[in-house]
Amino acid sequence: MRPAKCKRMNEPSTRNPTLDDVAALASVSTATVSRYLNNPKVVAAATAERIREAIAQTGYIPNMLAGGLASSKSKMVSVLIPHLTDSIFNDTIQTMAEELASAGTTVMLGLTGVAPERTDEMILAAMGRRVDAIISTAPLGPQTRELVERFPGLFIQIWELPEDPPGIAVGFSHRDVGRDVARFLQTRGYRRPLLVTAEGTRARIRSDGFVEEWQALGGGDVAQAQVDIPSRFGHARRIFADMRRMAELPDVVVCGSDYLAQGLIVEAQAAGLRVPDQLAVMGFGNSALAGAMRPTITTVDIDGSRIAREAIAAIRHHATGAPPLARSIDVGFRLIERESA
Amino acid sequence: MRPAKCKRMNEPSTRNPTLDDVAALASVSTATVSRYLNNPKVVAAATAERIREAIAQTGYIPNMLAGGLASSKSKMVSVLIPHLTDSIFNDTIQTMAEELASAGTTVMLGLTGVAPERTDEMILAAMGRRVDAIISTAPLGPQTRELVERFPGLFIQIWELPEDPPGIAVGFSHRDVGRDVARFLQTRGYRRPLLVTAEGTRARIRSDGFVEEWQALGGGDVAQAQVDIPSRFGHARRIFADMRRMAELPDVVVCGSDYLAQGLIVEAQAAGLRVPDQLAVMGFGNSALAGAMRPTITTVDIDGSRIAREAIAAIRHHATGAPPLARSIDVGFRLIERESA
DNA sequence: GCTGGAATTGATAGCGCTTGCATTGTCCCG
DNA sequence: CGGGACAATGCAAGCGCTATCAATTCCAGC
Repeated sequence: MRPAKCKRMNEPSTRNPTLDDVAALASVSTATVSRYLNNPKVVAAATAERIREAIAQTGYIPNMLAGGLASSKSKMVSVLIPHLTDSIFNDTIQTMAEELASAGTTVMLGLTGVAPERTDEMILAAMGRRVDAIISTAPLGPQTRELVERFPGLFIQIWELPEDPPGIAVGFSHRDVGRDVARFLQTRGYRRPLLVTAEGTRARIRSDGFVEEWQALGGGDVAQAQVDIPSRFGHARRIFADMRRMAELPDVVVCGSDYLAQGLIVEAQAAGLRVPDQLAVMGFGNSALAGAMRPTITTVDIDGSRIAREAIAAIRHHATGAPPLARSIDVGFRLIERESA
Repeated sequence: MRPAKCKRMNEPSTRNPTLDDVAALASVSTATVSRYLNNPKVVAAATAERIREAIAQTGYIPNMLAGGLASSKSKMVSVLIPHLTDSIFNDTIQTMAEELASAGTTVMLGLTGVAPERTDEMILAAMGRRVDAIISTAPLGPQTRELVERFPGLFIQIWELPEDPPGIAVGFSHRDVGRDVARFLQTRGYRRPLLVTAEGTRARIRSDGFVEEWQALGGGDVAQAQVDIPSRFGHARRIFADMRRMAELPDVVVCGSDYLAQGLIVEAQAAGLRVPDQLAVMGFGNSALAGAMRPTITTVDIDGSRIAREAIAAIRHHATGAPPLARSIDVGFRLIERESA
């Protein structure tokens, strides 16, 4: 449907003002207005003033679809995460959205859910919108990977460090997290750990790292339990119930998220167990609640904001046309000793 | 920067395939391919098949910027919320993103934070991208409102029902929530409530409704405390500490969110108080943790998913060109009696 | 006063798609 | 067997902006 033409008389109230309207009002060419908008300092001060007035007078709002089409830069980035509730990625997204917004870029949210086929769809949607970058927490299957190779923007994998990432990666070593936790708990004198793992690749890798190190240090068998993704508060009830049916109660439960850890503490306390004396609990992610819980939760701090900032820096760098400075940016992690373990 | 031209020979590998490439390969006009893409049933079956093959062969990905420019429908909706962490809106956004994605529409995320001037920026950005709808949880100031009047798409205010919304509203009456909670707690025999309110308009309205009804029913004074926005788990520590310094301890604490309620329960228990016997706690939002906490949290259920679905239905309806069916859609709320109060 | 280079600006050809209108082909019915 | 209705497609004019290239203006330096 073409908007009404009104060639005969100028009735600008009908449709949105365009660059041409502004240009006409300021008696300059559209090119100059465009330049003013994108790079104000190249137009003369007096001209800039006239343009500014014309914009205010017309109430002009640039059409970024048109701009994007012409420049093939959309000023959008697509952020792909599995879900939103109780998500460990929230800090990252929050920072991402805020920092990008202040640079005039917006975030396209893609929820990949648990189904990997959704990831492909979302990537396609993002590519169709010609986003400048795709930032994804999802590990890529071979088919998705092929898709990504054709993506002209920057692909950034976050919250993990695959050894051969498509595009670049900003994250940390999950295996090392697992190892460090194992060492820490063994030093603290725990002997019968229970690993509660969500069925995702990353959590799996942490668990593997844990078991590897635990046994290398002479620890015995490591009990394991599974929870659905995402690992959340509500899962604790079942885990705890199952645990009580075990032949020998674990002395420490290693959780895949602080939410789950919190849940276990609540369950343990409700059952009359003292934490950490009778049951220690360890979390992951250092979300705000970990420091506020009673007892405070021993956990692993991941600087989600920093991940976002590094990703953004990479996008900016990429925009200059330069090749990436690094294929892989390790933001590390920090074990935070608190009361719960 | 114009992409390399390669007029001389056809080297399609250089640039993204376009509609023309597909059309050429399928020996039809671009118009037909476009029609196939947007409304498959208007093209003949045989033609459709050829086009399908051509698309597969070229690996064509439609440029939605171009499409949006031409049709002035971007297939994007902007969702404006204050923040992501511990957010009561997460269910709404989650549902929104999922349902919209399956209809080929994507969500532009806008975090308005606590600063209302950010809201204007985000709305401007959304309008610049010609989104089909703007869905906002933020109450609008007069200036923003003026902006919104000029928005050609559908503006939807969610999680509240102002009497004269710009566009349409999907939500419920916060005042009624306050009233119902007051009545409920008085019936349960509580006498000394403490209202913990986050400093936002909506929470304020709930509190006012509470006080109004509480006193109408012959209840006495209502103690109040303030927390920063967003009302979250970590705030509980301070609130509880302040509370203990009160001349007379409240017998029930009414919280602005389940997260805060959970925090208070944890604090109370850590201090040796039994919940709800010595201190009752009430939440708001019925997030997943409310049912999983020990004790389970009495709260007010808001169907966030339904809010999302109603909003989407309104968008679909709006897309047909028909005027809105209703300016205001009340999704109601439900008081959920559980153990904590 | 002249000249070369820098600073501004204008003209214009697209970017890749949608869509109103025109055209062609098909089929059914009188 | 002609003609109208309908289905399927093609043509081409934009959508509103950016960016290249050329034209113009402005000055400092000689």
